[in-house]
Amino acid sequence: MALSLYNTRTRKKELFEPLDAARVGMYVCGPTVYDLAHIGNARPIVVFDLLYRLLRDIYGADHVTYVRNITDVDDKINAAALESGEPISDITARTTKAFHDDIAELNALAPDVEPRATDHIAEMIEMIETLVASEHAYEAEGHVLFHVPSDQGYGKLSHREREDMVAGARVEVAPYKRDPADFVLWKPSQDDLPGWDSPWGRGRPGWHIECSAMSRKHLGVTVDIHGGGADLIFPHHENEVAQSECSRPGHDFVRHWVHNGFLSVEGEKMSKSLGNFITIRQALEGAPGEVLRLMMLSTHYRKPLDWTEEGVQQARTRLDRLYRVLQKANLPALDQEIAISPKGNDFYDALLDDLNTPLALSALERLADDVSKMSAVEMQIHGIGLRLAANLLGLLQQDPEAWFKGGEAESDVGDIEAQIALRLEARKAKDFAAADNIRDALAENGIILEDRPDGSTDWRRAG
RNA sequence: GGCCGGGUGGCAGAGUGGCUAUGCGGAGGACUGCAAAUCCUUUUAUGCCGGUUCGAUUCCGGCCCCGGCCUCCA
Repeated sequence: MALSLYNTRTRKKELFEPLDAARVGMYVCGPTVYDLAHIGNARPIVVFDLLYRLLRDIYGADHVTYVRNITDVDDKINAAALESGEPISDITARTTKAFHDDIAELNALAPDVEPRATDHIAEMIEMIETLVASEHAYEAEGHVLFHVPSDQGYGKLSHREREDMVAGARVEVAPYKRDPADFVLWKPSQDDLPGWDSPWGRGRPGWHIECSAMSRKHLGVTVDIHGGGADLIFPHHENEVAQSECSRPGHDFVRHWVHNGFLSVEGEKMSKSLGNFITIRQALEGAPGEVLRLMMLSTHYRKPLDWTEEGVQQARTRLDRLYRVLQKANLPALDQEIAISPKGNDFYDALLDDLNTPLALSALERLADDVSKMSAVEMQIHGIGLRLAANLLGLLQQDPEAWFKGGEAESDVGDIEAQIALRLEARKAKDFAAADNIRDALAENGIILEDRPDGSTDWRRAG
C-alpha cells in the first residue's frame, strides 16, 4: 500500500508521488509572530508533523525536507507594537521563542528549514520584478499589484469564479486597482514602520509573496506538498499559485495541496470577542502536550474538530491506558535510533490512507489490548512494536514511569513511599480506617494508589 | 448568493452495498477489607423523503438542519 493524500486542487484523494523520491519537499505556512499561538494554530502543526514523520518513514529521514516559515513582517505585528510600545524585533523574537516552546510540548519535530520573511526580502523583490516585467503586475501609487485577469488559471485551487469573488467582496476596492480582485505584492511603508528599499521605493511585502519566494528558494520551483489551514485556500494559497506560476510559466507551483479543517471550541468558533480563545499555553496548563496531541489526532485532519474539556479528558484516559500497557510490558528504555517502521499492518495502512488517524488509533488500541494479554516475553517483543507505532504518531514518547509519576517536584517521592509503607502496616494490622486516611490524604494531593495483586502498592499522579 | 465540508449509539469518532470499528461514559459481574487499576459481560446509532438493488448507514435525486470560506484568521 502506498501513501495517498487528498488534494484540494483536484478535490480527490490521490496517490502521492513525489517529483524525486530522494528529495521530497513539503512547505507549510507557519505562524505570524505577533501573539501566543492558540490551539487552532496547533492543529496544522500536529497534522503536518505527522505527515512529516510518515514521509520520513517512507522515504528516509535524509530525503525529506520540511520547510515552515515564520512571518515576522505583517500589519498585525505593527499594530501590536503600536499598542504595547514594545519594539517590533522584541515582539517577533519573543513570540517566536514562545511558539517553539509551545509546539515542542506537542512533540512536534523541528522543520528542516524555518525561513523568516524578513530574511527573504531580496527574493520577494526579484519575483515581483519578474511579474512586473511580464505584465502580470503593475505599479500604482507606490504599490505593486498582481493583476488577476492576467492569470488564466486564477481560481483553480479554490474553485472560484472571478465574478463570484468580486460580487462577494466585502472590502472597499482601492481606487488604484485595475481590477477589484488585484492584490498587493508590495506596498509603501511609513518611516516609523519596517521597510526595505526597492525599485518602487521604501516599502514592505504583501502577505502572499513571502511564501512563494521562500518555497521556491528552499524547495525549488515545484514543491511536492504545500499545506496549511483550510482558511488559507483563499485568498492566500490561490494568490501564491498565481504569483509563483506566472513568474515561472509552465511549471506547477505545488503538486499536492493539503489543508486541515478548522477547530471550534465547545461548539463555537474560536474568537477573541466570544472570549473562548485558548492558547496552546493555556491548554498545556490543563493537560500534558501528548494529551493535546492525541486530541488533535482523534479526528480526521480534514474534518472540523470541536475542542471540548470532555474531549481532552477522554484523550487523557485513552493515553493513560496505552501507557499502562507499556508499563506492564516493561520495555527497555527508549532508543529512537533503532526505530524501525511498523509497516504492513492496519495501523500503518490507515495512516497511508490520507492520514486516517482515528482508524490508526483504533488499530493501535486493539494492538495494545492484544499486547496486554501476552506472556511476559511476548509482551516485550510486541510492546516495542506498539511503542514504535505510537511514536510514528508522536505519542508514547515518555517512559511510562515518568508519565504516571513525573511532573511535579521529585522530592516528595520519598514521602509518598513512606506514606505507602505506613498504609501497608496499617492494612496488615487490619486498621483500615488509618489506611484509608492515608490514602485519602494522598489523594487530596493528587496521588492515587493502586494495590497490586502481589501485595505491593504502586502510585501515580492524577491527571 | 457562490464555493466547500458535515449530519452515525449518552458522548467522541471511523469503516462499510449484506457479517454493524475504536475510545470515553453507563449498567452488571470478577478481583479488592473498601477503593483504584485490570479483566469479563452488557445497553443503545446511522437527519427526512423518494429512487436504484434481492438487500443501503453506505450509491443516486430532492429536502431540512449545522459549520467554514468568499482579499491579509491555521
